[in-house]
Amino acid sequence: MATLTNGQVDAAVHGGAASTNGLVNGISHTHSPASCATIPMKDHDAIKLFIGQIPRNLDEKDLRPLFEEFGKIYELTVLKDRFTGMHKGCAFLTYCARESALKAQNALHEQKTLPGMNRPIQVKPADSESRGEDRKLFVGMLNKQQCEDDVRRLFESFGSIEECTILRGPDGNSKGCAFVKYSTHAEAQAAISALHGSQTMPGASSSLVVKFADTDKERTIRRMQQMAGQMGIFNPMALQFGAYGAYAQVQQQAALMASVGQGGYLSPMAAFAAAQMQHMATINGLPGAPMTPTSGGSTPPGITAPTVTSIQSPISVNGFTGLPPPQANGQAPAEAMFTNGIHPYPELLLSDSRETGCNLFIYHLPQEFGDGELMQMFLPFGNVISSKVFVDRATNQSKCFGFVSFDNPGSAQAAIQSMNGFQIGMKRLKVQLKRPKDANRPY
DNA sequence: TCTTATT
Repeated sequence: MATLTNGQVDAAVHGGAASTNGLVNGISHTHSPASCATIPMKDHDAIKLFIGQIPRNLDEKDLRPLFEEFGKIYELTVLKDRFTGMHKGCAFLTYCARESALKAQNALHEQKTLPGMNRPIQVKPADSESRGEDRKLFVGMLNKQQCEDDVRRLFESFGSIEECTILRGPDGNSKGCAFVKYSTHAEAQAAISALHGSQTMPGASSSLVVKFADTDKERTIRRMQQMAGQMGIFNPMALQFGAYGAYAQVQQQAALMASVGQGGYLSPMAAFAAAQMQHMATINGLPGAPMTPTSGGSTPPGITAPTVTSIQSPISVNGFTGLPPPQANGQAPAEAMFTNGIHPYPELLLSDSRETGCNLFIYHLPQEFGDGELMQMFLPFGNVISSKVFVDRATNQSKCFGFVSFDNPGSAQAAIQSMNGFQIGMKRLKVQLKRPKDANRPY
């Protein structure tokens, strides 16, 4: 680490006005300035601070003067993207002395806004300084008029609140939700038990929601979905690199599309592509985990197989051109599983027609999906005999449900296993066996 | 109704 002489420190802090005493701002330290300048030492109870809302054009040397005012810096690191090297707009800062950190936090946190930033600088202990984020709550279904203090009052009896933030839009209006961070997990849990669903705020559409806030992993997944949904393009190659690859690729393709001026087009496969990424992310963990489908085959066969490497045209609807043909991936036809004398799907024996176990009913399809996209979605599970999206006769719009027929019940079951509950956009697919025509119905 | 970022 680079260290500055006291003269340099002083020059940086005071814009060049030379110091005569050689001390940093006259602030006393537990370590002598001389020893600290040569061999940096920090208190054993030093606090690592997280610094947020830093303009991206400022690096360590620009930031030092600002923070050295509060004490000798042990380490200051601007966070950069591991792959692109891009400035992340935040940093870690450790002072030699614990006291310096507390001073800096008191003096700077939310107290001033750096040039070009819309929000005030953040100076607070880094996440690594406390165990996990299992004490932070998401609070939903608040009244939009409620402010931080209102929320604090509601939550204060369950423990000590370290942070309370109302989420606001760009206009400053409350989004009706908040984060509340307690000092311990137990306190947070107590608040959930006591408050979740306990009341309905005036104007809220349902009762108060109190739950643990999303983990970083969940947030990343959400962001990927949003981004992929906006892009409307899908490159199967992305799946080769796991979730981070997909994420990075979508970003890259966003830039590409912007430069080509094709932004705004949404291919019918877009939502499905996003969901695929989310699915991969969910089963692989994030970021950049190797492709290791969970046992039991919850991954559609073929998704992990080598695929074409060319970037799909944004106007192509066939996101799966590179997939191997159905049944070319080692999946045995369901009939082969009868050899042990046990029917793999005993419930199918209740129906007398083979057709019953082969036909699927699919609900909550994306509006854009037609017969073709529906077939594409289910091809990885076997031979699709037919696919049909129901269309409103008057408007010619999809009714967002349809039917898919396989040539064997095993493929249908595999499809249900993988695709039922599969999230696309805001909805989850409902995939179940189609009822036989003559089944008893309540109405 | 899940933030502005946490090596």
